[in-house]
Amino acid sequence: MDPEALWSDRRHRRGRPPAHTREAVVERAVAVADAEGLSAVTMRRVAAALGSGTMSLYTYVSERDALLELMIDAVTGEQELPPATDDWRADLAAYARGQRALMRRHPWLPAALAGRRTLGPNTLAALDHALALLVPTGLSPLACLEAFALVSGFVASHIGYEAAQESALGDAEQARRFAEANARYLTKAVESGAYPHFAAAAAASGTGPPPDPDATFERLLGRVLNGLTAPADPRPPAPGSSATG
Amino acid sequence: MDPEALWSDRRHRRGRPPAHTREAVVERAVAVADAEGLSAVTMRRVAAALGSGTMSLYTYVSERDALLELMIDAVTGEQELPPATDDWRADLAAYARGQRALMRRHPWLPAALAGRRTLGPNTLAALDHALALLVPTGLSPLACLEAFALVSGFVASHIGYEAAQESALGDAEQARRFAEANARYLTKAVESGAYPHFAAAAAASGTGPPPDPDATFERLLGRVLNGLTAPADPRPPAPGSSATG
DNA sequence: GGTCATTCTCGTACGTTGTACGAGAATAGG
DNA sequence: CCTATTCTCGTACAACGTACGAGAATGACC
Repeated sequence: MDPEALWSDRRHRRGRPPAHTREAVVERAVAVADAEGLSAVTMRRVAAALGSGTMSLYTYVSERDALLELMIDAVTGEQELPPATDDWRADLAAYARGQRALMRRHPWLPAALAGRRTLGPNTLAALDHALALLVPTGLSPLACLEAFALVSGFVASHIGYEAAQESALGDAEQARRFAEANARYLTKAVESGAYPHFAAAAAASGTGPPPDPDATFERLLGRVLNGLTAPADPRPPAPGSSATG
Repeated sequence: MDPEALWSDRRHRRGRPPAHTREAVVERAVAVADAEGLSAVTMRRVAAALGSGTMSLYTYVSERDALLELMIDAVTGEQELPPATDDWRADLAAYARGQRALMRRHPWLPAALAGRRTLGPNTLAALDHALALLVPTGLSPLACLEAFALVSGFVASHIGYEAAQESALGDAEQARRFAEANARYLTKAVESGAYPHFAAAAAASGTGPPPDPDATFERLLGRVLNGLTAPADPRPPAPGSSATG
């Protein structure tokens, strides 16, 4: 829990030298998570992958949560942070694309990130980089932070949307049975007539060509980026209508 | 895992009548979650709150995950879904406000929602309602679904942002010590000069009046709603600049 | 080289979790 | 009454995070 101990790599001075490094532990944990999901990242499993006793991990990591934070920071460091150009919109789009690629390469990342405020060296560097990209917008520093949260939140939640779309199309053999049962249930819900607009959307999902995930992401990202600098309310409310209370 | 069994309330026909109802179980679970957080929602804890044996819960719920889904659907049912007016923007804003209020009343909701695609009767009703509000935008049904995901994702992720802001201001006595340690660590990071833009944002956070959470939400929500119907890319790239690759 | 403080290793053990199992209790229909 | 059916819940087990402490391995100093 102590951030100092978490992010500083204490050098070995006296006593028995450690058999591994913190980096190796984190690397193994990431490999396990990539291969078998976040729930497979148990202390026993990671220790086994490292070829050490379970409790030895606690030499490198104070608790499981700390390991997760280190994993997040480690994979965040994979993203390239190219210098800003004269087009902040393109720069920010590139950053968002990098975030998306990261989350697709490490599908456990959104879940690990949920409800966590990781601020390690790499995470801070990425945040600082994104803030730098936002400077040309002329927004205040605080507004830049909000804008970053907006874009960042969009990417994370869109990854979830993509995952739902893909599983609806039915790719994983193992989830096939559940998808079918779910489809049966939803078909019944649709046919009940209680959810006409959902039914329309579901019908539209079924017919026509499957949407290109990349194109969908780009389109929605464009809309989010639009919102960053546009005036807050371009359409004044109709003169006759009062607030909804 | 079977959606049919999850969302249909089977009537009691023969044999020993159940001592409780599924609704009562879910209500107790929600109460526990509201009071002590999602991690306190264990089968043993909920059973105790209900005054029954632990294993009796499995008569009403097939597994813990199913209980969480029922909890989500139950509290989603709390939100009012007023009929559409002639101002879809205001309608959608009201819906988003309702979602935010829901998540503030049940702070465990975002965490429970993470990585889950709950489609119970109330959840479907809310989704259908939101889609109905989006019809006047003229977007295609599929685009409406995307727009809903966009708004919904924004609200959820903004709740996380709000929580971070509030904990940074230091309200909970218990989190005080951690906040101080974290502040010390961040101060050091800021003073290292490696993160100048983050430093600027942090400085801006410290000075000036604390931002009004409601106003911030409204402002960002406005930006998101703007993006829904605005053209995807209002600023054509500068003629001389090529893509970033 | 011997001694000692220091540090890492990891077997054992405890408390907590979800839940499988099955014996017993309660009810409805015959 | 009897019997089929359903709910109740004590017991039990595997898996989890991790506290504890004995043993092993090293660097620093005499």
